[in-house]
Amino acid sequence: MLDIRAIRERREELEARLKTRDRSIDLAPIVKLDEKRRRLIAEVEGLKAERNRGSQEVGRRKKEGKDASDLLSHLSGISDRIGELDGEIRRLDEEIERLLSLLPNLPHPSVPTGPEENKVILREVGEKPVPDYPIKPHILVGEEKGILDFTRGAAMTGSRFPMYIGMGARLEMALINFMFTRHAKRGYTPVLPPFLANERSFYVSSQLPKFADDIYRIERDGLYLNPTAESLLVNIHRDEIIPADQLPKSYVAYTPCFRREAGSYGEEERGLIRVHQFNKVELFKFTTPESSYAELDSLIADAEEILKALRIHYRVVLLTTGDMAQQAAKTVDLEVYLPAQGRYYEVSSCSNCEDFQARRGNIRYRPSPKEKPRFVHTLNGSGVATSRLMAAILENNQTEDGRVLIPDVLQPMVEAVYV
RNA sequence: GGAGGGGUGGGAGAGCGGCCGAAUCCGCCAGUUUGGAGAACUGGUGUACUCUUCUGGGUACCGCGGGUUCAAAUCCCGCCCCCUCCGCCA
Repeated sequence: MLDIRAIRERREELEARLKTRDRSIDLAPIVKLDEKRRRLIAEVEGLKAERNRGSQEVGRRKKEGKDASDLLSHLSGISDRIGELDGEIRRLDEEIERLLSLLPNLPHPSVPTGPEENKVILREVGEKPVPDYPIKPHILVGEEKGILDFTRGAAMTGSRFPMYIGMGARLEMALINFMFTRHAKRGYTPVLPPFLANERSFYVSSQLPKFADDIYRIERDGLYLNPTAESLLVNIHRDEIIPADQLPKSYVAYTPCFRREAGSYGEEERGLIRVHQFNKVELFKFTTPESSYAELDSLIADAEEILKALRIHYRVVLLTTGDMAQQAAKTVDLEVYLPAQGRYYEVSSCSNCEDFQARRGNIRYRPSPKEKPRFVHTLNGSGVATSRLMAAILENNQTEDGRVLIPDVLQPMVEAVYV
């Protein structure tokens, strides 16, 4: 959520920046409604002040046993008018809120503008595997070795609900545990949040109202299935004023993630690449505005650390204004290489949302005891998403004789060296 | 799911429909005192919106949303959450 005051005062500047994300954005209707709203507030508050004075006078007269009927009828009229104005203001509030809730965050100046193709590859880490023997797609390896079962998963639930079995299940659990523990040791407070949450929570994360089609809803109970732990973690400190000396606050969570993935998928996204349910370890930080970009760098480094420990080649990509999530001011993706498809796939998306979510969730801190509360900055990043990570291991670690080498840090956990 | 109890300012905790944005205590901030700290004393200490900006004024907020009334923390209705007991259950 953007600050309506900033829109009011620096409309042209903000509009120009927002247009780099979506050319159709027009702030004029919001500004107009805001002006009308403030005009009505001035009017109704004057009337309320008059009513308050009048009501006190009524009380005084009644105590003295005097007649107040003339005042009563006058005040009754005022109250009716107040009711009308309050109703009108409320409708304006709702409409302004609705329009604001659809606007994206202001992009950071360092973010390249334009469509996805303009993204900037910041660096590549590790060596891109160039095997001189054929690499089977992970989907094939997984089925041949009996560690991934897409058929039974589909029968049980539906397509793109993969089942991990045998060493597949052990390896997936090991990955989750490895990442979760690693981040916890690096200072992130470990969290296992609820996997369902209510509408307000998803509004704060800004999953709602704009992206309702992407998440599963449990109609009967008014709850939604978690699509990313970001949606849950941002709500930990909702409506709180965090003591400044507690910032930054860092959390790591494990959750399964459920996504409807409405729309079509390509042939190349079969297998574990795009699924309705996957596992993810998520990093989240609450910081001061001054430190949020330094914290973004360290969050990215923490996510990278996982890929380094697993010895997987990856690249670091700076997303463009047109490609970021609504709430993000700046996003950096980590992409792993899948040799069988000769393509990179995102396994982590690290964003600084600045005060966008904090404003929605009313999450603040007090810089010093004397100062007013300010909104915190929130950051999130996958650390990282498995399913895709699993696919990367199954393809990158294939040996010439058809085995899959388990990353050495995981070997003790699964009590095996090869799959 | 059933029965009962409860949600008030950072915390605890009062509050006959008008004198209640709300007593009191604790905490916190500033000052006095002290070699320093503590104690004690004095003063201050919510949030948001809005108008004016030099000072400041107005409005709203006592779980949430409605209603009654000139006027609601206080009365009525609905919902949510917490606690206790019963039932069910991993």
